[in-house]
Amino acid sequence: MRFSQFYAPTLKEAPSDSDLISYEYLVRGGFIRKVAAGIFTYLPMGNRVIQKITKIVREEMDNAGCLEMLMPIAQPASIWKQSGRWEDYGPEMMKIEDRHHRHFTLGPTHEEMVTVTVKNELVSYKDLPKNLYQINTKYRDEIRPRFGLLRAREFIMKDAYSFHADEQGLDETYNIMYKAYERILERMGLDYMAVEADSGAIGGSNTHEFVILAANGESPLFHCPDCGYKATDERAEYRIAYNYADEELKEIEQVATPDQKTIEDISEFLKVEKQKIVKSLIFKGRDGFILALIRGDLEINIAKLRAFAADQTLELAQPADVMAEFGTPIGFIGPVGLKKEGLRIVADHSVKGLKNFVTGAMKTDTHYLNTNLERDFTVDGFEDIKMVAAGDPCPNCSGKLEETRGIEMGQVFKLGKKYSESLDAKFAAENGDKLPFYMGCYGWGVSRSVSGIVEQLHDDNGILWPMSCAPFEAIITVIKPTDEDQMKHAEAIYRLMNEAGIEVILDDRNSSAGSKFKDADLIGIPLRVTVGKGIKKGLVEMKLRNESERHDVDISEGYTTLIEQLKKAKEEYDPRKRK
RNA sequence: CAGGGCGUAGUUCAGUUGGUAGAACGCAUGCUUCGGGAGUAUGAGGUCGGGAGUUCAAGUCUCCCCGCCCUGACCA
Repeated sequence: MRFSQFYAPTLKEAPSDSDLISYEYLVRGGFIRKVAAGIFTYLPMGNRVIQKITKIVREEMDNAGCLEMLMPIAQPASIWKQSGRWEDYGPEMMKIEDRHHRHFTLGPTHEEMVTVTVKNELVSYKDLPKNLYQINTKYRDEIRPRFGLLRAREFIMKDAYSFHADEQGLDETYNIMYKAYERILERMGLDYMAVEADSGAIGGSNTHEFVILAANGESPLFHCPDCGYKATDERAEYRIAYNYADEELKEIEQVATPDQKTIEDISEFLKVEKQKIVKSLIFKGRDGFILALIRGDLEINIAKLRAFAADQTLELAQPADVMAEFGTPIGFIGPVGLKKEGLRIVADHSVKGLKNFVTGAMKTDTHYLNTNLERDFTVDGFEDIKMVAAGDPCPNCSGKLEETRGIEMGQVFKLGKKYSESLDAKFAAENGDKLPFYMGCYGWGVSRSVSGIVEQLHDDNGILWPMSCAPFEAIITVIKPTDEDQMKHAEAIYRLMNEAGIEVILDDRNSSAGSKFKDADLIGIPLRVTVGKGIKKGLVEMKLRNESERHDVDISEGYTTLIEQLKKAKEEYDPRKRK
């Protein structure tokens, strides 16, 4: 490929809507252009990266025994209603209506579709297991798309779905896929962690996220440096051990707390430490309201609460809702004397054993002092609904959890029978019984990977693609393309590199040397050969993107040495190592 | 969805109390250049997001709409 014939419009300045370094470099490097919020065009350079990533993912899936297929993006609403997710997924689904007023969704995921597909045709235990995948465009109407390709509304994803006769079969495939994901990340040459995660609206029990480490990552992660425990913030657990001093129960007492709504306010106003306040939050779900109680200095983890309530629609109730339903403004809600049909009260473990604490009094501008469990109110149960924080004790050993950040690239789930049961997808077992499949599903963010890689591998001048994902492995920069001698050598080197299996772009543009160097760095091409005035002395220059030094290679006796050096550099290149 | 901000040349932005639409970069052409985003001259490029209103006069003031960006369980 000749650069003069390629289409890679690079920009000197950052786009005004840039909110993340990877987005800035991808736009400036001519990889992508934004069309609308969370919707992008991949220009030729970006598409080449997508193809590289796709190739890696496809090869690893094929090696893992997955069969590639292609399902429609437009899916009938009926199958989503049948699984119950038309509501659960709700506003995040892009919905369309055809001319006959039939409803469709632009698929945010394909569990329903794949299950319906195999339902009547994968019918015997002899056909199992099967693992089917596709690489396709997905739609999720995010509340707020941002961070370029990291949180897009239209994106490319690899999704695989496995079907099994029993749990053991599922476990085996889960492990195979887990290893395949590790290989994908190794081939991409990225630093990553596989962490325990929350399964969210996809459903299911066991799940791991594959997260690459990046300072600007969206997902907080917790890990234990002592035993290696790793989990996402939503999933992370900790060793629950609250030891409260035994105090005498004091008389409950109402106090006026005008306009003191937050824990912060109350703590200062009443001169009570936050640990002696119990925070009461009302959540609204499909089965009504839940009052969640937690110690004032701690945070509630809504994912844990949702998992406990088995209700993914659970949200913090709107202040107006709380006022209408409970007659008390938020800020003064509390468990004492709170009675309501269908209301469940769940307390975090941090509340158990706490004595003489402050709560809202279910009355505007009023709180209770010296509230006590059992004596003043009861709860329906104690659960772990706390958001883990750095420094919390590790659940598995005596270490302390540390926080780091990352970007989720893929996730593997054990779905179990959730979809096969709700969609009535069954196979005939050996004894003739009709049983629902055990299922697994395995997602990989292909377009997100593009951004993720850049987020981990960049410097002040631009991107440093790993060799396996680079749009071109090498660039030949011709300083003065109008110089016949320079062009002659450059073209000879170009031919030999192609023959040696190195994907190379020949920068024959008639622009200044500086601008060609800047573009090569911004685009992030791993290897560079510069053909310039040194050619008069039989010298060309070689430079790696991850090294600041460049060195001359003598070609007066032929190109063999140069090509050998390039082949070696291609094998050994690692953009994580900078010199 | 709520709150806030911004929409002016391909890009990044300026535009004063309302009075002929600007710069830099980019683009085109010529010359000089050519090793880290060259110099010079000339030139093309705008429904000032859209609509309505106020006014002799609107990029500028008012209202409505659209789009984009930021923040948002805020701790009850």
